[in-house]
Amino acid sequence: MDDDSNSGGKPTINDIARLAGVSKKTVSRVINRSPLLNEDTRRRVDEIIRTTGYVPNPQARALALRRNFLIGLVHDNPNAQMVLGMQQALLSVLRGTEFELIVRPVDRGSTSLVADVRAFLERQRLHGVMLLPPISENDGLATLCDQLGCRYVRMGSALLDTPEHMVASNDREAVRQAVNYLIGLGHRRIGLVSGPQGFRSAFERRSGFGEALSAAGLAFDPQIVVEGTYRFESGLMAGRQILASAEPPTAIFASNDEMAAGVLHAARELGLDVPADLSIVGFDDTAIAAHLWPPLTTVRWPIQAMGKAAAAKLLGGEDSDAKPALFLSELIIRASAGPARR
Amino acid sequence: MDDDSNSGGKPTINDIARLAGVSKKTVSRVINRSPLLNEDTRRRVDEIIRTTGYVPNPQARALALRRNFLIGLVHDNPNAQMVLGMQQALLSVLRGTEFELIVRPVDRGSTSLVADVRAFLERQRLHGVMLLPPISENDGLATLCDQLGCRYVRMGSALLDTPEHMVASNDREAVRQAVNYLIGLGHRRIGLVSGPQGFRSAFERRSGFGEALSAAGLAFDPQIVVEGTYRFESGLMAGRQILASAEPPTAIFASNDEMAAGVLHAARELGLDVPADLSIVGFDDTAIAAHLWPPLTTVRWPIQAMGKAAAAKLLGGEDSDAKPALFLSELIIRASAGPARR
DNA sequence: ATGGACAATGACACCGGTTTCCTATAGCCC
DNA sequence: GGGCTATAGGAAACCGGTGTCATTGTCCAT
Repeated sequence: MDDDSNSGGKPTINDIARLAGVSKKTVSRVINRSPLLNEDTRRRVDEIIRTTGYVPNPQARALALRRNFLIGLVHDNPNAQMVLGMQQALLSVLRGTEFELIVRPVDRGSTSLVADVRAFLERQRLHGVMLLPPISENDGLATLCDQLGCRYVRMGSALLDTPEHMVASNDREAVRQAVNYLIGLGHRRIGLVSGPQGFRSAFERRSGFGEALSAAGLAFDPQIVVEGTYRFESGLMAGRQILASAEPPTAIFASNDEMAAGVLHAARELGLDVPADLSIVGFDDTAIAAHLWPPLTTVRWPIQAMGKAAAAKLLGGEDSDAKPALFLSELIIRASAGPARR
Repeated sequence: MDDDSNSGGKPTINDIARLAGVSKKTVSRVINRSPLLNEDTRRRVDEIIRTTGYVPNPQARALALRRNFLIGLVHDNPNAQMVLGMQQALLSVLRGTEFELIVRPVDRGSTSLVADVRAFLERQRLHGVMLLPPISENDGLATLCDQLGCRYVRMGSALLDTPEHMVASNDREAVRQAVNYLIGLGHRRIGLVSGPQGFRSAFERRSGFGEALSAAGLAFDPQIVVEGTYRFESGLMAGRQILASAEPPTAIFASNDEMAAGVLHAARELGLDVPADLSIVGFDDTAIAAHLWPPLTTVRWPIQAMGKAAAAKLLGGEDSDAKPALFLSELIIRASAGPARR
């Protein structure tokens, strides 16, 4: 037995060096594909690495390099589909690199939100972190990342930071298009279920709604505009309220699918036929959208594209920073919106 | 300037030791709450740690301890709600510990599945890993974890491994109850949309269905049993097929919600009233269930409880292993199932 | 006084990589 | 043949923690 044969655990760089009869530095050179290395030596060491199944220890590497290969995803999940979609998109870029994804849900309601994230970042010393809406709208978190020298990308509904920190969907424009679609179908009186105050997405979508209306010379009637919470129940309540108004609309735009589903329920309760009596358009294209009856016409965030763009910013060199990062959502036309009744 | 003052980066244990005028080992003892330590010293060092905002480097710790504090979640996401629910449950246990969650989606269709997971585990040397269905049913992955000496827990629809590696829902029993509920409502002819061959969950749910029927003395008619893929479209097709049969059932059990939504669409196409003409029961209680019209009666996996149990197994000492880990799902009664038509 | 038990702390090696700096050899030119 | 340069590779320190063992001081029993 050699004195340092380490027969138990996984092989280390020392084992490889000993077996190959070279120094650990040479092994390190092989691993890192250093160019100044004899081809024979490289092959010999590579061979040993292969047969022993040696894999470098990322912790040791992180320590020596004074940086690690962890990307964080910090979110307060309001939308499982989106969170998972972003994870998927991120990972599709991370795959093949040495980066790993580490997930951190937080509670946006908590007063210790910033402190929580600070503790997380300080502890893990991440390479970079992705902030999902709605907490991406929190400027405190952005300054925190700046202070800590942690790369970050904020996902959002509008550009609320410098391009290198922002990947956004142009919600305002997307809603404008969606509402224009309704107007094109002949609707002249359109209701809105907006998102809750304080959410940038809610603001953008409301703005887009308003802009589309005024561009078409239609009135913005507060009677048929109700604020919801982005939850199903609030959509249900809002739908009831709007449809019970003196002069109910022929179409309703709901600021997310969950609320749109609620509006659909409200319509059902009243025995209305969708889309013959009432057209409904949602936002998000979550799983429920296609599975509702009728299938929901909605707006789809380009989650994959945005996630990949964000990943590029987090990993990338300086080039990626410059790229514009405002994505336009896509109107998914299904069956919940149709021509206006006369 | 001191020669090793390290004024730039974050403070290290050496900085603290120097500032406190003690050895790094003593600082280490303070950090790890070693009992054999003078109270005065502890306070002094603690004070310095607090004022400098020192946080130990987890990579260095992992290296020295020859173990790390990472829990992996390996999944092939068929159900965003479930994956995120499990993440949440896991993290609710991990929170407050020094463990972090690292997420790894894989492709169950890939021929390199096992190799992929192997590379992941070997590289990261995780403390433990959670396998979500359907890949949790892959015995190759379990043996892999065993070989690599990585703790693991498989989430599933039945106990298909030793208790210390298994957290399961008793799907068979849950479906039995769901079908009994339909029988109790007077249904005598009940259709089944099963999951795809090769999925343990599909097998268990089919078995529960069959058992409930035979216990009630009802016939299992292959005419109204169709295999689906767990996707919406397959539910739609299956629903059409079953409802077009010579003698259509008065109730259909679909092995997951997505397919139940498909069946609901099929019923709509035929102008059937649910639940008056046809009762439908699903499985999973995903987000869509409550948002369909009518809201779907379904079976809810106890995701939180299962996730926490799994986390306990992954972190825990020897005690937690012994605990039984077969959870029973809950029948969520909504409006999609009602009394049988005569 | 002396030896032993025990409490509090430090010195030093080590975990598994990387970096810095240095050496040895070969090839080349004059 | 001597001096210079380039190339290949090694020795040792280091990253920031932890384990092992030794050291010091105190108190008590003998």
